[in-house]
Amino acid sequence: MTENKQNKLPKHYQFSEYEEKIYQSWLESGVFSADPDNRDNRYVIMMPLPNVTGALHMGHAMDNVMQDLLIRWHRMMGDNTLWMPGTDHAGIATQAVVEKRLFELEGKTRRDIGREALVAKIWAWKDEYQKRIIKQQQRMGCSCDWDRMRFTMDKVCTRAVREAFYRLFQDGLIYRGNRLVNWDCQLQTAVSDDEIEYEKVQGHFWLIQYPVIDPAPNEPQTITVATTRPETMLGDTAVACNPEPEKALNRAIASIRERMKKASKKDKPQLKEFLQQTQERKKNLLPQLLEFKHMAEDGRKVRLPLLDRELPLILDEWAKPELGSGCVKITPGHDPNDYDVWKRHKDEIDLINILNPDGSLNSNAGPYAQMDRFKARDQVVSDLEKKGFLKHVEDRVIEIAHSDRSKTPIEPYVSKQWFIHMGDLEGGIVCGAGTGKEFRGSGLAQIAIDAIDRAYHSSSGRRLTFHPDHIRYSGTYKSWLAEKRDWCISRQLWWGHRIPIWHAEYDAQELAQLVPELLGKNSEELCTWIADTEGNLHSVESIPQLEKEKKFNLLVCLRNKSSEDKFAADLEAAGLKQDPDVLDTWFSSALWPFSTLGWPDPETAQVDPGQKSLGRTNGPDCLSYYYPGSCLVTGRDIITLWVARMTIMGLYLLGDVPFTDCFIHANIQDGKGERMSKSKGNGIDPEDIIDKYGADSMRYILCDMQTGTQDMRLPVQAISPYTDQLVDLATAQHGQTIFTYICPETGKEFDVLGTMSELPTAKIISQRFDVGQAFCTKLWNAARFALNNLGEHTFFPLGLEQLYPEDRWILSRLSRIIQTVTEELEAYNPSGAVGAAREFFWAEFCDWYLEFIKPRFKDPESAPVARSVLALCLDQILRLFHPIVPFITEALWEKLNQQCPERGLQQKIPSHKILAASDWPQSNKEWENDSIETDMRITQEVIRALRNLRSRYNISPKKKLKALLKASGKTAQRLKNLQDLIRTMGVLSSLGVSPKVQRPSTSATQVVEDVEVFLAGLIDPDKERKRLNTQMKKLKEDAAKSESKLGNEHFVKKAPAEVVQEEKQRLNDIRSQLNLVKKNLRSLEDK
RNA sequence: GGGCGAUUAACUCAGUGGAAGAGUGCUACCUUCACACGGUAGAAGUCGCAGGUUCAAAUCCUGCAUCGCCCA
Repeated sequence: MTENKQNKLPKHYQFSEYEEKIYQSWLESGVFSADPDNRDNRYVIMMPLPNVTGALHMGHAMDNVMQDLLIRWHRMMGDNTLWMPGTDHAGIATQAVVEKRLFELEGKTRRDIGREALVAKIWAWKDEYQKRIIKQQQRMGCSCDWDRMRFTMDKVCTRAVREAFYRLFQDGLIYRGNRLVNWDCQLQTAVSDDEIEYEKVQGHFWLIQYPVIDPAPNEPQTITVATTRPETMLGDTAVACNPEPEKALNRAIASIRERMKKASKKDKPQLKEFLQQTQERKKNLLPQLLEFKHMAEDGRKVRLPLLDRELPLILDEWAKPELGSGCVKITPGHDPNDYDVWKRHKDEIDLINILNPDGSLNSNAGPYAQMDRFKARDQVVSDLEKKGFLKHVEDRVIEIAHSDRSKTPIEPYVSKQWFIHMGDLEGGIVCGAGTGKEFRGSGLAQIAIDAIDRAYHSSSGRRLTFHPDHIRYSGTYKSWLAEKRDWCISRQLWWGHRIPIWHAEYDAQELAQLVPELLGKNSEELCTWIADTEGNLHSVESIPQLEKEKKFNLLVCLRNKSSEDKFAADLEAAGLKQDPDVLDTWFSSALWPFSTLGWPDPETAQVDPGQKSLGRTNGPDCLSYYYPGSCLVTGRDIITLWVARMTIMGLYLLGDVPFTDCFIHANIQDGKGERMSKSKGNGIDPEDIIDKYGADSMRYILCDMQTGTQDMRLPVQAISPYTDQLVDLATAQHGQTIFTYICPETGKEFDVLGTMSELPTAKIISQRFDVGQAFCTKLWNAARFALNNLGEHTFFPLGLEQLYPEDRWILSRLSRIIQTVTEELEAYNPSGAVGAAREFFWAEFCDWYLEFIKPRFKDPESAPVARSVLALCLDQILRLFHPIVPFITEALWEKLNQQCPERGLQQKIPSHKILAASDWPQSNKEWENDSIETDMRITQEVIRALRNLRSRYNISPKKKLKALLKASGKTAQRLKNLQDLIRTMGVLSSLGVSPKVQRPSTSATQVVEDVEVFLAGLIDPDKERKRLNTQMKKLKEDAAKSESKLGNEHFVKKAPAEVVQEEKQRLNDIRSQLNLVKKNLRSLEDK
């Protein structure tokens, strides 16, 4: 060997020495950088923007690694590859965190410091966490184009938000309406359904009697209603009873019977009891219910206790005769069902709001005004009791909606909110106006539903497909969109994009005067609608037709910052005010696939200092080049929240789906099957894993775990801060809270959240990553071995015919595995890709090929060919593994390049200084060779048999033995082809292969398919007999199974011919093997 | 309450109609000159339970049990 570089590499891969340096070298080389050019093949991933509330956890790591896997793979395939990174301002979540901290640290609320100061604090928070997030992503190896990093509130995105809002508003798709929303009294904002959690708590069920006003003779004096929230009675505006109690009861009885048919044994008794009760009600209570009905028809009223308000008795189906008294109180202002009742009876009843935004009661609550809602409840109950209106109180478990953000109970609350109209509109909507891809759709939700239809494609030929299970995930997507529920886009927050609408109330006459002088021209910069009290929009032109005595809302949307500078002052002088609300975070994230690229006009997009321009430089501008993108990578909970909304906005504003593929990856759970999250104390910080195992070990395992649609469990351990030993959290004893555990060795307590100041915090890790580390060590050592033996090998052209059989074999396998890995990646099956690559690398390349060629390095004649093939294999293996484990492969690539800069077989293969910028390997049909693979398979079987015999006879692996193989025909030829390998790998002093081989009298024997393997000089007749008998028993069982199958005439008649043929072949093989075993057994008997 | 999904070796998971698989762990042997984070050999599963369809079921259908997620 030439002056060698032997042992230059240590035995283990020291990831901490390489990771940072390599990441820097990638950044410096510009390999992550994406710029439009003349390539048609482009691959674009928009990162699902993590929010700046906190640091990333393992779920983000999974998401990011999946994206990096796809991105690196496509980059190596030569695509113009853009991975756009960024973060989300996450309105309510971030504001809640910062407000909470403000209160903890300074004891102040947001109102104490004001809008501007709070927003400044949130910006500071965002800067801090954005830095942290970028660092985490870079440590994972994410190959994003950092010079294009976006934030949903930066200038580029803000402009897009404004333009999108303007267009929606202009098209009449945005309206302001009275809605019953989920109100968070702490944060004083509406929250969406997605931001609510339901919690079961022990509560009460109060029965209250409302006196009937002037009852007719024989009519009841009172009506009983029930509630779990007695204070809401202050907002009651009616009492309802069912219009057809008998029918309703019959329906209820029928439905219970129906349910009983399907019910499990466990549920049946309960249902039976319920059925009995209902039947009894029909008998006993029906007359009274009918009487209520007549009273309502007769216009009877009841008196609301405490406030002495008269409430009409109305008829509505919401009153369930099978429940309670059969009558319900109606509080439209504070109950969603009652709100629906109100909508049906608007002419008969009122809607009263009794709450202030902070959860205290307002003047509508009379003597209870200014009282907190919980205090008011106690007071109301006590007053009712005192005055004798309280009939009964029951304990009952009730479900209470809590705000996910503030953890306080949600109140249904009527307020003015802004909405996007999702349903179909008369005349439809124009999508992609002015883009050249314009089309007409029936409504926003519908265009997104259409986009996943198999028959659909946009005008550019694209549609959206989910992976790896389109049917399942498109179902989720479709069923959510199909509800076509209007999207409430306003949030009563200070952190976010302010709604660009100025509005005030006027009557028709005032409008007629004001509008022309204020808004006469400038139709390009502002858009105006007149809204009536119902929220219906009227155009400016229709002012003369408006009803004179009614009030209207003048809504003016200013298109952009410069129109705001020009017109806002005038509007405000005229009495209009900008709406104080901000937009829902999902509004800006829905635009992410194109706002990031500079929509509506990349040429004038103002990027941050140091960032790359979005307009034309050498090639096309970013928007026209990179939109529409390729793939969105996310978890399935995001399908409805985000994927659907991006699709809607992409289609509506740009006339095309924002991406063609959506890769839904599975989520990580802890060892108990619970969702991992930092707040549960089972969350892993990816940086802790990277510190301990290295980024590649983590990535390897994450890829390996990603097997399909099934969520996976990752059992977690804490590192005890006292002993550094691992503590399994699934079995460890808890300390004083569920977030603290007892260290089993010291008995001392530690914390896993980092929130207990008096206790040390343990890092959470998972031993699963050991496997990743073992893989890295293996890869490192295989490369180390190769490099040690390559010397300074130089390239020379080689024909296939000059190769040794093992070389031909490994190249054949290599070509096939390249194909498989590529196919698995195409199928969005990372685990399949990793598994195939690992199997080839470990079980074929390391376990066999490297062992085969070891002797050749000592032989000057056969060594150069071995080195050529070895260098080529290592080159291809590093490429194959690069998207999975980029750091270690890049480190080894550099060393391979230093030692062996040119590699290839017939000709040099193109290479690059940096692996990340090198080509993805190509399978090569010329290398593939079935015959040699079969030779090798049988050879490996024989070698295994030899090892097996050695193991059973406890023969040292070093001791050379004599072996004879009895085989004939093709098999004999195959074994002869590779007999040198059998000799070395079997550690044999001699080897004979022939059909004429006689079993030596003292030999151990094994039958492998149609080969008899004899190891001479070994004999223990008992052992041999035992072993052969075991084998015979197994073969007889197999034969019997096969015979019975073939004996079954139905099988022979009905099964496909090839299956029957296969079965016959199998039986033949078993029988001939059985014969060989029997023969060998007999020859033992002779001894 | 509705929908979607899961249940396969001790653990984590592949396997969608033709004789039960992988990795880890376990057992035995081997410190062999790339790797003990290694090698060789081995043990280990009534494929949640009960029915059904089929020549043939882990795989398709029905019911039950348990668990998870989403929606209400």
